[in-house]
Amino acid sequence: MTKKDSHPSFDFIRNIIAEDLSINKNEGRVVTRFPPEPNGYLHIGHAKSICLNFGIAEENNGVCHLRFDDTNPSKEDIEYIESIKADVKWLGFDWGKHLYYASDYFDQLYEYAVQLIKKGKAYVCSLSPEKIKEYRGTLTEPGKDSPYRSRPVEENLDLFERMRAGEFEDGSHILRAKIDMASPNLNMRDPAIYRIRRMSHHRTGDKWCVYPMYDFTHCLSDSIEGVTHSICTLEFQDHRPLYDWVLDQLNVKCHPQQIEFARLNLSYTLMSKRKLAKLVGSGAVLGWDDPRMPTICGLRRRGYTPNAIRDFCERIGVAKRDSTVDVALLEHCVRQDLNKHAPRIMGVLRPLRVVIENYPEDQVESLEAINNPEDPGMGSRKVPFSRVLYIEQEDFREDPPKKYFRLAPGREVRLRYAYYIKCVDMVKDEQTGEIIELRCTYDPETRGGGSPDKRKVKATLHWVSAAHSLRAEVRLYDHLFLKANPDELKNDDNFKANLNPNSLETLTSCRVEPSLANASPGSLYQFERQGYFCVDTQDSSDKLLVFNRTVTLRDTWAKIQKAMKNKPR
RNA sequence: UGGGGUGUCGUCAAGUGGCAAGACACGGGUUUUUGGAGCCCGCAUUCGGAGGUUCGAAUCCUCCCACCCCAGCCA
Repeated sequence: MTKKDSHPSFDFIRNIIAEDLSINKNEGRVVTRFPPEPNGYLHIGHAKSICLNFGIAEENNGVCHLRFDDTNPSKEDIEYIESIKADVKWLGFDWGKHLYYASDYFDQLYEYAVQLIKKGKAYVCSLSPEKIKEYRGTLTEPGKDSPYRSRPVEENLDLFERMRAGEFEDGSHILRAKIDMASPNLNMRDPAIYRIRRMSHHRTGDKWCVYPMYDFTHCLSDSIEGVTHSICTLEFQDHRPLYDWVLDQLNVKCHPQQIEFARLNLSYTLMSKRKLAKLVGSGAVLGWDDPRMPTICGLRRRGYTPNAIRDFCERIGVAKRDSTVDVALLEHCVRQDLNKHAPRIMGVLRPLRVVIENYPEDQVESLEAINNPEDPGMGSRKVPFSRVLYIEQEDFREDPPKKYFRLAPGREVRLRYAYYIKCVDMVKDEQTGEIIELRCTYDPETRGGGSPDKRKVKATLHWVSAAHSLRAEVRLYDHLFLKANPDELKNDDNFKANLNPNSLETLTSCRVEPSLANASPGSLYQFERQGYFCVDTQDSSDKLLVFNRTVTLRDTWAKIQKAMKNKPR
């Protein structure tokens, strides 16, 4: 395959669907669904599933439903429903009129359960939870039949009705499918399908005190909605026989096909809702939308774009093998998007004062700067230049190492869009010896950054005019964890030991060019030579601009330094 | 020592009996008023291992090994 005609090859799920279409299965319809439980925030792993399900529907003129799998009122909340809808929308997907809730099917589901009982395929079991567990057997030993397994149909019907009526305490009875207590697949050992939970539901209120279990609900919800391909993650493979069993017993007209794929893992972070909740709960991060979190809201606040995330989800592919994608790929995707779309500005993170000795005290020039060299259509802006400037501390070395191209005593560099300057002296703090100011001269002939004599300089620095610049706070983020696999030490809570203590660095005396005065929350910029930053949506205000660093620019100099460190000389 | 899955470059991932795509990462070069971006080049004689079938095997067969998931009245 040549580079030109290369295209992402179909994944195994798309292959299955293409095959189904070719034999006119489901009369050519493709209906998928994204079925979150509203018990937490969506993360990038969910984005993979969203892109897959909505993507497949789009590609095949089908539809993708958004269905909340809200069968467990003890864990769910309306708050999550709103955040999930917002995140799916933000990613750029549209479920149209296909917004559903499993709880809307509770009446039908109840009727289906009654049918199952009537067919002798379900029974009310009155064993205690402990006993049920004991009767289930183990991985290597078969289970034992519950003594209630042979309860007459009439009695089951009566009991189930009374469960529904609220006559029994939680846990005293349960409705079970009658399948096979000796099955090597534990899911088939008479799984629970309805439990008593005397608790009000965020959508159905107090109408019910029995709630259906996932295995019973999910397949029937898919069937009710006419889903053709029910795509889920690998851990449900063992549930597929049960998914099919329920639909077969009930003789439904629509029997969707369950297909499983591997969930996403990303290096240097975690994807488990439970563990993410612990990070939030323990204060390791500031919230679900902390820019270090792999949640959709965290990534959004960090400055990631829907395009970047969708591109990422396309590139990682879909397969059945457990894998961990390098977070560098995600970073690559956002850089690529932002390179094309983010306006450039100059901002100095760690200011070093520079006085241009031969520049007139009261003069201010307005210099033209290009907004995005990748896109001339984005135009240009004016940046003020004056006698006193700030440059980046990193951009000056009193004693420059080999391959260091930036400013040093006696050295000449270019100030972007401005002039060539040469360092003639430096001022040190008498106590600490720290360099607190540079004295430079400029060459008036080099206005705009080019010299008539074509002489070269090896570096171009970003800068701001001290008097005109705005103070800003900038938050620098790094990987949340030190280890590519934070779960390395399996013993559960120890993932916290791998937290990166420096995942957040807050800089409070940054200076940015005045054009940012009215930057709106959420807007994205490239700080030239630094990286991509976005105006924080929570903390930025008229009084103080606050920026989050989305991702750094690729940094060749950092690599050179690292290489020199690793093998000196 | 039950059942269900999976093993192709550092990381993802195509490949379905005809002689190992692509991406990220990495290394080098070119270009450059961002050490950015772009462009070019390099990067698996070999597909978990061992046998076998075949003119020919990552693809078929046999055995073995490793890893993941399952014993919630969670999803």
